[in-house]
Amino acid sequence: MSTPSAGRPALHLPGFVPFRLNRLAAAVSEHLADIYRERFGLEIPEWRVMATVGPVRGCTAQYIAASTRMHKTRVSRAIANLVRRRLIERSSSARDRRQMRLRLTPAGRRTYEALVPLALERERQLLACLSAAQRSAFERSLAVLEVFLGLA
Amino acid sequence: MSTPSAGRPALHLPGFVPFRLNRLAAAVSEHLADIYRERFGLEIPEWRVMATVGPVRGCTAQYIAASTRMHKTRVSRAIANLVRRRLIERSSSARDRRQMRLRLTPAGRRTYEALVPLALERERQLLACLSAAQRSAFERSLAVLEVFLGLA
DNA sequence: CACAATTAGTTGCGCGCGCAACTTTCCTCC
DNA sequence: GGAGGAAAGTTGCGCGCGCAACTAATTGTG
Repeated sequence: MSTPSAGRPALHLPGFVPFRLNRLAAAVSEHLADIYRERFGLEIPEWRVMATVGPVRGCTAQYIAASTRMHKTRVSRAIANLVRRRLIERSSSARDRRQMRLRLTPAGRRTYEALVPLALERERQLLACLSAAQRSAFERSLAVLEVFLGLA
Repeated sequence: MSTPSAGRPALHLPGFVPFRLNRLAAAVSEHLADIYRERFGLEIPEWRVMATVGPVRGCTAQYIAASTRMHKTRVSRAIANLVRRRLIERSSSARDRRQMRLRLTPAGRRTYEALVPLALERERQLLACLSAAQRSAFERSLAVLEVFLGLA
């Protein structure tokens, strides 16, 4: 392998921010997956549905898709899995029978209550490698980027 | 939909850093994909292989997998696609005939030279929404997180 | 020097994803 | 109030991914 010799603007992948964000996000997800996959048998889409339905009872698949920015088919399948496993319940809305109102079953509520503190603890552990000032600056930058990209 | 009422530590997904990183990385990738997908017909794995082979001529699939942290089968298939499209060439190494030495073909080199400035420009556009100080703090935080997670 | 263990790379398989098409229900407008 | 269009959610399809198993070549060990 030869080393690069050009004097032109180079693109070194490990220093390229889009690549670094992808890699970082994948690693953080992997770090979190230990909890919801191995200990609760949930995959990312199911975990996101649980996390969304938990505090917002009676929400719809549409709402979950919009707030997590997951494709609606991905949401639909995650919900089907959770219903099959009796962690959430579905009932068609009285005022719009196209919509499905979602809520946690008692078992789902227990799973949710067990999961949330562990997830928050993992987030805390991750961000503990940054100083308080660094952390708040980092989150502010995230917010700016989110606005710029039309997220948030 | 009812609003949350608990006084307990809540987990609101749009404020949860691991989720935000995933969403941000996906959006940035999508933003970049306009270039390498629509204008050059490359998917992410192929783009990463091109970007790695470009400056490091004669590198191996193993090297690409390690430096991009892609699974070796993903790298293998990306390379196969690029060889089929005559953008890179493969030749077995003299000293270890298991290894495949990779280099860009002339057409691949032209694609690479056209792609790199566009990709760097997109990165610049993205980061332009941060001030210089914010940006360098952001990249420093990325570096700290990368070290913490065993990347980098 | 032969045999076991390791490494580079490829491939069969099952699965989850996104797209597009579909059903059902609601809304709009004349 | 009936017809056309839009929205919520589901499903068939093709595809790319990761896992595990495989081939071929190399290295280590007695």
